Amino acid sequence: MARKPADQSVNKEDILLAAADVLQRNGYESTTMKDIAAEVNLTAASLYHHFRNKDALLLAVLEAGIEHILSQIEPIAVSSYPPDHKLRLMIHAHVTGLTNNTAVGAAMVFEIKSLVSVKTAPDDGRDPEVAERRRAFIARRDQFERLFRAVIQEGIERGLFCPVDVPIFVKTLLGAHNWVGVWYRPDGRLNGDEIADRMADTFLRALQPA
Amino acid sequence: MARKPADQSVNKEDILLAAADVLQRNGYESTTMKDIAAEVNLTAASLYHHFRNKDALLLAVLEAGIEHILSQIEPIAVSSYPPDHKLRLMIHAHVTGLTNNTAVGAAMVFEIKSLVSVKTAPDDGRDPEVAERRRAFIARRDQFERLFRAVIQEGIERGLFCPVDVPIFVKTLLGAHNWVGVWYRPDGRLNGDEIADRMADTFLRALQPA
Amino acid sequence: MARKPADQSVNKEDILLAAADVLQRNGYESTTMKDIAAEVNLTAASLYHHFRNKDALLLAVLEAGIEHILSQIEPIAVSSYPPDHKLRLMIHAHVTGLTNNTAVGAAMVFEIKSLVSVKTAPDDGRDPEVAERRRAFIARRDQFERLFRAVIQEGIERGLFCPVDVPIFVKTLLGAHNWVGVWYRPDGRLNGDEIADRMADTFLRALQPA
Amino acid sequence: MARKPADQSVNKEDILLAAADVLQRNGYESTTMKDIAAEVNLTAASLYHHFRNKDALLLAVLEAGIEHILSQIEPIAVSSYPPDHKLRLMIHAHVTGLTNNTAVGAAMVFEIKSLVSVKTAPDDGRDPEVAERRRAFIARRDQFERLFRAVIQEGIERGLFCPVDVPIFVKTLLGAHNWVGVWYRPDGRLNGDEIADRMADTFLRALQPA
DNA sequence: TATGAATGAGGGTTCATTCAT
DNA sequence: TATGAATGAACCCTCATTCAT
Repeated sequence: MARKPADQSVNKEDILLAAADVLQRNGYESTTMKDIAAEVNLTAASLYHHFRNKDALLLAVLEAGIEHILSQIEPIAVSSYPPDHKLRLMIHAHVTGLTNNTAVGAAMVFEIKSLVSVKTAPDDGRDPEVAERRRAFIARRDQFERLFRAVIQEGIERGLFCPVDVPIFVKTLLGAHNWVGVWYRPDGRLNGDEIADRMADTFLRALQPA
Repeated sequence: MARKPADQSVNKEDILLAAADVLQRNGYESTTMKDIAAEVNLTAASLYHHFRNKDALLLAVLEAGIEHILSQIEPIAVSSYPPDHKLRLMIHAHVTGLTNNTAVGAAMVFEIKSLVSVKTAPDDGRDPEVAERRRAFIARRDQFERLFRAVIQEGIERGLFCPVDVPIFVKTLLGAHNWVGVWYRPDGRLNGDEIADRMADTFLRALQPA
Repeated sequence: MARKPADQSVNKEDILLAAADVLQRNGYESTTMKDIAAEVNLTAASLYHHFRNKDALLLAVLEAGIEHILSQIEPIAVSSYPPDHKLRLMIHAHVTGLTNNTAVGAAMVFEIKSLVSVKTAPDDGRDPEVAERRRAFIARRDQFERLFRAVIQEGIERGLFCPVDVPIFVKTLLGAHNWVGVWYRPDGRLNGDEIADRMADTFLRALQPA
Repeated sequence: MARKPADQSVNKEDILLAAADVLQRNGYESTTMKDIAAEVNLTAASLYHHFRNKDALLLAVLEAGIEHILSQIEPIAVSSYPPDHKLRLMIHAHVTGLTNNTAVGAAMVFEIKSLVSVKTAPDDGRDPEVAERRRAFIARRDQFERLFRAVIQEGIERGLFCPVDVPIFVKTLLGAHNWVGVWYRPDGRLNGDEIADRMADTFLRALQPA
């Protein structure tokens, strides 16, 4: 379970990886500082030398997750591939991102009420920096969604995709993806690549012009 | 916020409705007995006259949710409509179920790690009755998924749907649906019916034979 | 009341002493983590840094008590003194143990239903380690009783004591002793030594051969 | 477990019997109103039609216990039997009282700190009647002890018993007796009569003049 | 009488967080 | 950096008790 031998010092990166794992495994509220610390052979108190508080730590996880997935998606989105090919690549990148990197999953379902509990949010007031970073994270996640909208829109305009309600279609797409993070098991029948292929097939077929 | 005037006695039904709301709003771990009680103008202690403990209460919510949605879906699934029509009706029923009944949402995303934390599960041992009911709930949820698989399978066999990886397709479908429970806002651009229609269009198109 | 100044850190030993006192004063069910904590100028929460839970803490008290008294009794029991002298010494050690060390009293009357309530016992299931330690404690207490049986038996066999129903005699003896822990007051007419002497006289007379 | 069929009304007597049982089984703090009520197929709330509160109910048990045993002991104490015969009869009555009547056991060990918790006592202030009855009970129990002292004293004065420290001897005697209430099991090797005989032998031998 | 509903008080326990070492 | 000790706040749950029916 523990990722680090007892006699090595850890750095922020180690903690973030461990935290992402625990977060995906247990969910926000069930993830305790002690859990995260144990994963890197530290005490909970020690985590506070690396992160101001629990919110800051978990926010860092989310940031890492969203940046990772954006770093995969953005290059595709700005490429000159035709929209259908772009979309296939983006779907593939997103789904495999979710199956391979626990932080991505955390970042994606952060929107879920379970994670952004009403009770957690007000803490923003106490820590303006965290509040600001949270806003920035939300903005990045919106940006992520916009990239998908853009490629669909482009496809429609170019006549490659049948006209659809773009926002709803993207929500549909992303919901299907995010759910992968929930049910995917590394020892399942299909690996991330295979799942991604099938899902891309589905959504591209759904966009086929009549 | 409070659903009941202070001078009326409440019944289990009232509590379940309130609990479903709070549950959807806050998630399992963040949902407090006090929160639920406040919603019906009670003390947390009073809830224990109606439910043995928190697990039992929230399980009752999940049960209500799954039974509600199954009562909508099952009649369609066993009807003699052709698979494509069946599927459209089922999608519609599921999505509107999610937008109209908070308990359905809770029941659907129960599987999500955030909600059924690893730590919560082992508590089963302490309350065998709850453990049994939890198993039964899981079984019902599996049944729910099976209904979707069956209709897709039927459509493929009858040549009405193009051949797809049925399990993955259904996960895709359900993931998209469940996500609706997360982002749907009653004051949004579209109501549940409209969202359901668009999603049905998408998935039926994705199943169109070549 | 408080045994420690507010500005010193406490260790397990301090807590055990305080807990033994409170336990003897209030009994198991009435003994509160808060009570024990107050005795050492701590918060109840702080106790959980030293002991896993209430059961573990109080069990540690019982263990300390039984080990203390066994450490006094066993050397006598295995010595080569004649049985009558042994018995006198053992009675003396036991009674003064009860008047001088509150943990001994707790350990002795643990069997009393008030202390090991039917309701408390089943909790064993939840904490296997505590369950095991509880078993070990019971075994030690049985061992304690056996030492008394052995010396009586030896005396009878050697013709130094009149034949008696050994198990009943020992229960009689131990009951009389344990009751001392209940009525003894440090400011009473007699101190522990004096009480012990009188009780030893009584029981040795009761064993005199005809 | 329940002593009354569900369709019969209960009276104070029934409740007292049930309460004595539960009390002996669980101890004071662990005995809940609900437990007692269940034993007579009532709700906890219903008990309040028969007894002002928990203290009053349990005090009634103690009163019943002490009166019962005094009704057995007093006639013997005031009889004209010689002290040794008196003492044998009293011991016999006390021990069998303890093995046959759960209320007696409760009344006897009431003194034990576990039962008269420091926290319970102060409640006296709230209910002057209960406070008064508690004092009366204590007085009766002292009276009980005095009867034993008197017979010993009488025996010593008449030269039938060797001189002993009477208070200590009586505490020894009563402690041995009370302990019977703790370890006695109806299915044990000996019944109450046999145990009583052996204990009487022991203490009479201990009083034999040199 | 009897009870279902309700509650205030309190108890055990967890957890994020602080601080001295 | 790292940690052991400590704590306040909060949570789940129990219980004696009250009251309307």
